[in-house]
Amino acid sequence: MQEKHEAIPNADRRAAMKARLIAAARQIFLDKGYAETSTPEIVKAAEVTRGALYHHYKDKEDLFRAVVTAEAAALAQAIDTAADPDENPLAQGSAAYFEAMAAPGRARLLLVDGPAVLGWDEMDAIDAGGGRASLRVGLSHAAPDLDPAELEALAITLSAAYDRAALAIAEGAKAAPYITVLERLVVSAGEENR
Amino acid sequence: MQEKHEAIPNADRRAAMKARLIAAARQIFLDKGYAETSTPEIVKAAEVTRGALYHHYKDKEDLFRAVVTAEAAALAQAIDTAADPDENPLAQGSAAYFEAMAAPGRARLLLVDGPAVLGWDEMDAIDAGGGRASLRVGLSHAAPDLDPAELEALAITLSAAYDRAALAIAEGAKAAPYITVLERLVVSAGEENR
DNA sequence: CGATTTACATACAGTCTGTATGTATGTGAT
DNA sequence: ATCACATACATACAGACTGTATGTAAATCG
Repeated sequence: MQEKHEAIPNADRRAAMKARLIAAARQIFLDKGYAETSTPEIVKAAEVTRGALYHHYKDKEDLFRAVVTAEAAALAQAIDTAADPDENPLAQGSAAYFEAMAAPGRARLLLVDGPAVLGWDEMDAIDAGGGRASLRVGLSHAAPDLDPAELEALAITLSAAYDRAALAIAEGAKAAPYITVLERLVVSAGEENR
Repeated sequence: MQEKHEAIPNADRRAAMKARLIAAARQIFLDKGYAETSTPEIVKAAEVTRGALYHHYKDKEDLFRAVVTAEAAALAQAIDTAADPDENPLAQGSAAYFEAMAAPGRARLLLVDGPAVLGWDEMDAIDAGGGRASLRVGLSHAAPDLDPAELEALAITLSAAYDRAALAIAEGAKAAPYITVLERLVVSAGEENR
């Protein structure tokens, strides 16, 4: 047996280290918030050194960005795993969104801390508009001759309503009334052809 | 002339110093975000020392809380200054809210950074539920036999929609489409007596 | 007019951030 | 296989920052 050191490929080392750092950082960011979280604390939890952290990430904000990006990816995956192009895409979509958003800490990361630390513009880039894009196309289909500015306003505000509901549900509120209420709102908003 | 030092009352000194600190802190918190703002920077802008800051406030977060509290008070005052118990309290209220929220930085402080740093619970305590409370009573009046859980869900989600609109408008979007769209949403939500 | 409290400045100890530097290990060309 | 180089990390360091302890003048109060 000559394998003195097993020779782990760099790509694997990278991925494993980043995953460790992101997992540890995610937990602590959630526990104490971005500002109160220190990098020594993170690397201690990940059982590595700050050298590793600053090798892979430019600074603390960059690591936070990685955490948020990973969370957004997990959300997207969870949603279209549950995506079942069923009869009622709206109700189905709402439920899937709320369920995916109920993962512990996810709503806070994506809807509260993320926007505050990274800004809305960057958050929009990270989550590719979230569910807002699909909401907009759904609405434009239901109400084809709505003023474009109003369509946009509707998509933005209704999307915010969904996000707030997701936050409430993630913090323990029952989902049913929110699903009911939001569906009614969206449907009535679509009936602007009168 | 015997007045060697003019004798400024303590209450006035306090108020003046706090106002200086809050004004300086507000500006820098807005420029760089909570985490990247340092207390030396704040006191330099306010032309005082850190001794003054830590005399009046427990820590950086406590000063931030004071900034947010002052902002919430300014918002409330701006709103009910414009409060004109006119014919249409809803449209009137929306416009007043958006206008008051358009003060530079206000939306970000109250809707983005505040919740992230202080948490939603404390923000709710500070702004006494914001416009959500009035929204709820308005809705409960318009739709008296709506399930209480759904009424609450409606108040929370619609309030979030208003907040998001305020943020968009504060960042330069035109108010008109948001006012139109939100009024339609609220009215149609009130028509749940069918 | 003392005694005490309040308002603030200064000094200090510990921690944190980001960088510079050093070393081992993987990688690609010859 | 080997050599040159790049990558992955650890360690060391300089400055900045946070919160506290301490000192002093001015205001308040009996």
